[in-house]
Amino acid sequence: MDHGIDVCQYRGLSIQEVPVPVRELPLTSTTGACCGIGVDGGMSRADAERSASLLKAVADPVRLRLVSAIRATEAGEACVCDLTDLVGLAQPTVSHHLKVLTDAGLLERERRGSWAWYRLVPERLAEVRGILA
Amino acid sequence: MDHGIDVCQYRGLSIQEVPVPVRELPLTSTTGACCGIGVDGGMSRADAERSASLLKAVADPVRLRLVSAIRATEAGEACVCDLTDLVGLAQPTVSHHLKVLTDAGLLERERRGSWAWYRLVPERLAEVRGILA
DNA sequence: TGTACCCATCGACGTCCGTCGATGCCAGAC
DNA sequence: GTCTGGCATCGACGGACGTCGATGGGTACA
Repeated sequence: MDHGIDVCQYRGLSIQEVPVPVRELPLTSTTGACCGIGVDGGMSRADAERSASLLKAVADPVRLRLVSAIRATEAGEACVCDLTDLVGLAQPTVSHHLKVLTDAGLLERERRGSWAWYRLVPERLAEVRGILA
Repeated sequence: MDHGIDVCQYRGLSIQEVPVPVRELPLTSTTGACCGIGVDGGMSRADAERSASLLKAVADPVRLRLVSAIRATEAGEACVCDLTDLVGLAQPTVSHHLKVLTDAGLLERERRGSWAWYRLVPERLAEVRGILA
């Protein structure tokens, strides 16, 4: 785990300002230097975890079809029986996928009579798209 | 597996044109009809499989950080030793994630001397973003 | 009240995935 | 040649995930 963490102390420092490290630096730079040039981190670990969990909710063929089918509806919503027939899977499986999407904030659920209607949240979908922007 | 596939034969047909199915249709429509209204499919199964495999490549916190770190670089590229130190994981693990991203077409790999430099492919990233558009 | 139906939850199973140490390949330096 | 170092691949392990049948809650209708 702790192998190489303290080899490159380059956060915010140029390669010349790096003090002598604990272990050897790969200073055998023949065709230009390597370690510690320009990599300043980018996304934080917490942001990456949150964004990945959001993307995981969409990164499934069944859930992509569910979202696409709901969006293709004229009313902008669909009930479980519709979607179950569409994807050709068992009803508990479809309910599971719809729950994943709902927990991620991508779908809204409304109980109307005996049926449960699902409607997608465009702002949340745009937020997912913004992760890759 | 084959339960409910032939219950709602509504692809391209309105609910009135649906012939008498093999089993019972849920025709007890009290508060408005349900099954077969407005759901015409949306994304095909093959498209969903392909799009999901693309999204799966990005739906991982480590891979998100790798992409973000490479993009934050001034030169637009980074070698494995940089990224290994950044994410704090073992080198084989980082190599594995980079291979996943490269196989998905999101990264390009160039061998220069002893090091392997990775550069991201913006068009492919835009393609991923277009899935949710 | 009883029946029929839609849907969510539970428990279990098989598979996929992330992670690592060990190993091997390749390029430079001596 | 030998040695060193960066990187990819392999094999194995543990956990997460997709799928299903069984079950139960809730609503509508007779």
